[in-house]
Amino acid sequence: MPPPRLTRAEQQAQTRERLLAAAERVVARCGYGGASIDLISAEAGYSKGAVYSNFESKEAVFLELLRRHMEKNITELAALMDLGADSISAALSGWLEAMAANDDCTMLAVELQLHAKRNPAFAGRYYALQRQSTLTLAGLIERYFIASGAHLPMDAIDLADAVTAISHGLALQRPDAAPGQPSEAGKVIDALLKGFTTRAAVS
Amino acid sequence: MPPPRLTRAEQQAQTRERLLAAAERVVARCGYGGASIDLISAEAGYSKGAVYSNFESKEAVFLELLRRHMEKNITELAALMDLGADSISAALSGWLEAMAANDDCTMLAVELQLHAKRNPAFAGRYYALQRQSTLTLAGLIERYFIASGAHLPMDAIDLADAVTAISHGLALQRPDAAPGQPSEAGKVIDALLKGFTTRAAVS
Amino acid sequence: MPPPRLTRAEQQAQTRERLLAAAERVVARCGYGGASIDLISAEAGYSKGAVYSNFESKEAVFLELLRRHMEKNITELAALMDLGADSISAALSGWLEAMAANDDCTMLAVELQLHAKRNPAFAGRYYALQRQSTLTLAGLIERYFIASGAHLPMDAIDLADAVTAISHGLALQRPDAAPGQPSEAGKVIDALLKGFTTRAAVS
Amino acid sequence: MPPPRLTRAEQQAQTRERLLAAAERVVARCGYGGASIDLISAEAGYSKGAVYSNFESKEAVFLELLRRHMEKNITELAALMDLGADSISAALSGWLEAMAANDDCTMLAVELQLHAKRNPAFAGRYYALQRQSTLTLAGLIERYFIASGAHLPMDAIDLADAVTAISHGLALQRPDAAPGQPSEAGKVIDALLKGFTTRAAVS
DNA sequence: TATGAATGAGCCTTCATTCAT
DNA sequence: AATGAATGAAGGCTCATTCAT
Repeated sequence: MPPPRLTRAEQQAQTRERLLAAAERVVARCGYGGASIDLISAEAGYSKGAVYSNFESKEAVFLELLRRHMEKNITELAALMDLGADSISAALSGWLEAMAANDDCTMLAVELQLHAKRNPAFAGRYYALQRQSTLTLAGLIERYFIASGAHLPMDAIDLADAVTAISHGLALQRPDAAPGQPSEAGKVIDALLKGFTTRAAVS
Repeated sequence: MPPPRLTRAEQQAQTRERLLAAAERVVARCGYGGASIDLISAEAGYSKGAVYSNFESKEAVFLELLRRHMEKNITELAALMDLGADSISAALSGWLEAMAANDDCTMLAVELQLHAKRNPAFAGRYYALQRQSTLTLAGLIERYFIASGAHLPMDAIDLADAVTAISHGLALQRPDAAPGQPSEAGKVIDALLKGFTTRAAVS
Repeated sequence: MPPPRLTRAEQQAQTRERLLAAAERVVARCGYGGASIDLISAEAGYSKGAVYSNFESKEAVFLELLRRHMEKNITELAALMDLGADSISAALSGWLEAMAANDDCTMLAVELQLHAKRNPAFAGRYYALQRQSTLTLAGLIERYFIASGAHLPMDAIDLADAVTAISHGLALQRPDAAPGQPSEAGKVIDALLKGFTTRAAVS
Repeated sequence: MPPPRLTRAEQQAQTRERLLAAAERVVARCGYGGASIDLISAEAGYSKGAVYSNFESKEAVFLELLRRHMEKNITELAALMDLGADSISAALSGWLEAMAANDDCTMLAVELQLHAKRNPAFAGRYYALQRQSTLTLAGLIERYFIASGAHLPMDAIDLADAVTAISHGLALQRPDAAPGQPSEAGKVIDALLKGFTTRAAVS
């Protein structure tokens, strides 16, 4: 008899993964408040109890979701840091556009930010993760400006915050984009950054 | 017998007003989900029933809140349009900074945007009002650039959206500022706009 | 049109009373742990929410139940205090027997004591009420001994505690008595007290 | 290969023993309702499944616990019966005091009695065992009175029940004693018995 | 008009129990 | 024999809404 496809640990990991993926979809669709454990477990095809077999609490689900998103962001950005000066500009533009195009991801971030603002316990962990992400982006932006021969119009961290803020703010402010039709957020952000660097280079 | 201070209609209008003001405070403080009818009516000094005597439903309260919010923004911006070219720059900066400093107002806008994204009925009215607000701000920004002798780095409407987006995004992204210590959103936005206009003027 | 039978306040009082009566029956039947809000409200003929319209929490229901029982006990015992020395002995015997015969009431007391042992918040209020009841009973027992010409075999408060303890302990230890067939607890307690007083008088 | 330290059967017996000991501690600490399978198995150092490998159900655990508890009482009391008349008084006092001092054991008995009152299946076995225990104690008390030269103030069985009842009732009625500071239950019971015997002896 | 008791649906969480490993 | 992921039935509690007053 062949061994089973999945060991026990792998099975649980699969369940966890499915629950997290379901949570992500549900939060994006219904908001943090609307994302009930019932909805999430049903979306994943499990019973409510399965969530509590895999996570400490509802909040822990979202915290883990957040951790992964941040981690992914940071890893991706860090990879861009290794690029040469000539390709960094296009790479950053591409990344920002991809990020802005992923509405679900942005809405998740917004919902978690909102939750952090009202929930001190959550906030502690949230801001720690956010800080890492911001610092990485700030470093990248700095390199981007150096590569462009322009000088930063303001503190790199403030600029990184601003870039993230625009991305989130634009996602909030527009009706859900029809699928396939990417939001304009990426273009706008890109235009802003390009505006600074090209002008500065000219002067 | 002297006439009562307030007619019946005036009394009801007063109740309505107080309930709306209370709802605004509660949404900003507790979020849309946390703003229960009980909380709102208590904040206004009434009982739950008063809300249902004055509004169709909980959602109707927020719809009215939104309407007034947008109306106020548009009126204020329109007033700035009448200013002369020499004072428009300072006026716009001032308005943006005041807006950014008012965290409650920003959080209310974010909560309403979020609600609009999930609620088609709400969304219909919301986006109509938002469009008006954006157009007004875009017109103002155009005048601002003209007055500065700079040319617009992108479509004025996109720039107006971006300005609003930064304001909302930054408010979301930072822990609640200590009262009295203004958020940096105003400064950042101002720096961005100034960056464009002054550099462009130099070149 | 004749006025309604019950004013609003009276209606609510009626609901409260019915809920408390239901809670009493359910606790006696199912224990504190088994007395769910669902069971209690159904037993009273209301919805679950009715309990929360009338009480702060589940615990508050039982605390109020306890308060009333203690109050009744104290009032009844205090009334006995006013009796002359010649009738106090029979009166106390009668009261103890009546108390012991009321199994529901005893089981309620036991359940609440148990809950108090595990729940500090509840314990605080519980022991305060219990102390009053004990002191009243101790006073009565003292008079009872004086009236009998016997001297107390131990501290009156310890004796009062012991009398209550026997009543509770015997109720716990026996299968539910068939209705109508009174438990022997009353007789046993009476025999113990009589044993002390008559012997002491003889010696 | 040397034989394993424990045969399979011995291993299982050990697991069973550890689970029962853990259950006893947990019930005393958290009550019957609070003694979850998770808590018990963790306290024993096993997982939930171990309980179901060794017992039919949660209730079966407590049934076995009860059986051992009663068996131990009866054995200990029976041992005292073999003592001579001169030492029986001190021995019984000592046993009662030890019993009363062991709050955990008393609380376990109370919890089991409570459970028996609501559960016919459990009750059947419980009352059979309790009867044996009572009869043994009654016999001992009779000898105690005879040894003291006093006559019984009431039926020996009723007195045995009363003694147990006081012990349980007092344990319930007082806040948890600080460890090391013995409860007064032992003293009170002793005083009651001594009161009867010494007075009776004098008269 | 405003009140607030009562409803009923829904939420987060706990837990005895099952069963594949 | 022991594990522990998953289930499913409760349980305590919240809240928008209704309606008699």
